[in-house]
Amino acid sequence: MSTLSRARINDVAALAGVSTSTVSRALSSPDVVKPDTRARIRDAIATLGYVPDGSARALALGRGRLVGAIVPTLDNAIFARAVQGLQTTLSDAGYQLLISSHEYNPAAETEVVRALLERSVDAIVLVGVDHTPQTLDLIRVSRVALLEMWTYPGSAAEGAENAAPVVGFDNREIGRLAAQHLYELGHRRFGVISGFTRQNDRARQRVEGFRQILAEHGIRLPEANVVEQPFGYDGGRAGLKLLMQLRPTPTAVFCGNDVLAMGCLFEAQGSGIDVPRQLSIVGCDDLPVSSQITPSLTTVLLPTYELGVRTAHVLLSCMKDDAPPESECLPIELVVRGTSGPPDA
Amino acid sequence: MSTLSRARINDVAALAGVSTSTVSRALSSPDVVKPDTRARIRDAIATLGYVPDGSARALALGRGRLVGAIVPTLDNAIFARAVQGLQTTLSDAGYQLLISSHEYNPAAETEVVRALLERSVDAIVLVGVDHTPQTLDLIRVSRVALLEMWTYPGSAAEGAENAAPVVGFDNREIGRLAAQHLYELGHRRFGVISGFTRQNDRARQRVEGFRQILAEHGIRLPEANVVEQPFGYDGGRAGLKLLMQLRPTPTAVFCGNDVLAMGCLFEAQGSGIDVPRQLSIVGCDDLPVSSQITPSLTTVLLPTYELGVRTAHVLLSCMKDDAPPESECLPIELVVRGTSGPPDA
DNA sequence: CTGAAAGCGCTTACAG
DNA sequence: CTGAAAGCGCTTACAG
Repeated sequence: MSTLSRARINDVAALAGVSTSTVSRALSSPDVVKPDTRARIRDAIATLGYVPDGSARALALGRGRLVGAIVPTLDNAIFARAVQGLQTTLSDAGYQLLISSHEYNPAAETEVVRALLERSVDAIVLVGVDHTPQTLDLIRVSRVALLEMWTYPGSAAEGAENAAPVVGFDNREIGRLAAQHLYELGHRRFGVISGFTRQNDRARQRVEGFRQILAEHGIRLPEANVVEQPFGYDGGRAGLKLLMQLRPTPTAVFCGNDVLAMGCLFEAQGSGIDVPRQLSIVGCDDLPVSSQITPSLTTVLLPTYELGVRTAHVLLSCMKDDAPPESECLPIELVVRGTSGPPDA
Repeated sequence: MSTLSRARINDVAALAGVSTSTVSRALSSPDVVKPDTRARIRDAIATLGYVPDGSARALALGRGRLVGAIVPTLDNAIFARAVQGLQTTLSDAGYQLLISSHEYNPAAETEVVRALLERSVDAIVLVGVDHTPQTLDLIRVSRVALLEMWTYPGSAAEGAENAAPVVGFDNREIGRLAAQHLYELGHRRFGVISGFTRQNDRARQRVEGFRQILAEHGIRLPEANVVEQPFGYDGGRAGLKLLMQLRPTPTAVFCGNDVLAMGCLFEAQGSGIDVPRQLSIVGCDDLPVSSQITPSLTTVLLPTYELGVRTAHVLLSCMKDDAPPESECLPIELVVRGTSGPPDA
């Protein structure tokens, strides 16, 4: 307990009167070690407070039971929730999660990937499929498993050469659900507040899906009616201000996520626009707060915690069985609440 | 680029025509290597796509430039923000962050600490000072640096034997600020909605500080007026329901954090209680959404991102200079907004 | 069921 | 300024 430095495997071996090999085996495959030897080793470990050195173990084994995840930011409940799901599930399987963010900076992503590779992670999880060639090269060369979450290529895959498994949502369908709902309510003039679509396939596909349904109903969504704003309440507010300058003004707005949608709602409330009478708003995510505010937010529910859990499972089976990657598409659902209704006649 | 496995330091050495020692030196102390040797090595690294193996490095060096942080949950914006600050700052200094959560389960915390120690982290960051003896023993025995954040012992230290540096807030002062504000508005009947105080020194101290100021004004806060609820909007709602059954009913409620405060506000709105005319509410944290809702939330602003950044700095100086730990107390501030006002006369 | 030995990929005194 | 060698703490065939 009060040795000068932490105990090593040979200290345990000495105290238990066995070789280090046996201690190692007692730890990794207890069944091949005689019960009373095992007991002596157990006692020695307890009295010394021995904790194995993971670096040495990783070096000897060639893999570290480590997974690296890179999310755009943790400062968004949806990513935090997904990370939570990932972490809990990996942790239960004896893996640790190394977590980093790139704050929507593609160059930062490459650097973060390099940092993770230096830690000899067994796998890397990225958000979305939009990554720089440098990032993807780095991962390919190092031969660690790659998994992309939040996206699902769907039938019309964007890049067939992209071999990485994905676990995510049908982001186009999110836009479609929003558009269909608003169209059926009777809306004909639409606006969209999206996050930046550059380097963000999720945002792009949501807008695409929204536009697609409108087109099927013979409605064209002009470029000017789609505004891109930084993530945050202020982005949502600024987006609505811009849309309200259009003539004729939209009667319904689809927002790329709930934070933008709530910013949009707050701005409407602040400037005397009645929601949903004068303006309908549909978001995406279903944050816990979305159902609490007044009026409560109509949104597309995304099971983000479950996303983290499923991603972890796919990762684990990839790493264990060396099984072929199995992509997954998680179910999403439109939740109709107070911010959407028929347009003012 | 297309070798069967990733390049090692000896591959680089061979290609550059030097020894591995020189490659290693070129990486760690470039100034002692002749410029053209360095250039050849740089080229070799580039053509091979060499990424050093962190496990081997950590084993040879005895430390891994890894920091482990354990937060109660990531599913709370304040922890996510602090982690974000930690991660960004550590990353800039060449350290990686291993992140885990224990979901308010003390036994889980011990297991997570063990898992982190196995990864040979150089330091561990915990939230608060309430930890099981097992957790603290494990850390003490392994001789990694320990830092506790979110708490500041203040003049009346709880446990003088606790040698770990802390970076945090004066949680008693949070309660004092809330109480003084509400008292000055004219309130005399108070309620408190707190998270569970067991194993949570922050929650406990906030309530203590609140109670202390009331006592100084000759007001006793009965035990029944302090309700403990699980973290979340539903906890805040349930808390208000309980407080409203008291006779006489409180005219002002202090909530241990903004999520509880918003739940309390939503419940009040849902049951026709006019805030702030019939009920004043004060929260703690100042989440981004707190200033956006209507009425906006009176709260005690806690710089949580800054907390992560400062924690990282203290950690880095601890690890670099082996300097004596320097605890820090970050400034907090009452922000008066729409949910607090004079009581209905 | 157990031990001696080699090796994982790096770093760092120690010589030159 | 550079190289040969030992060592970091573990694991795992290979013998016994």
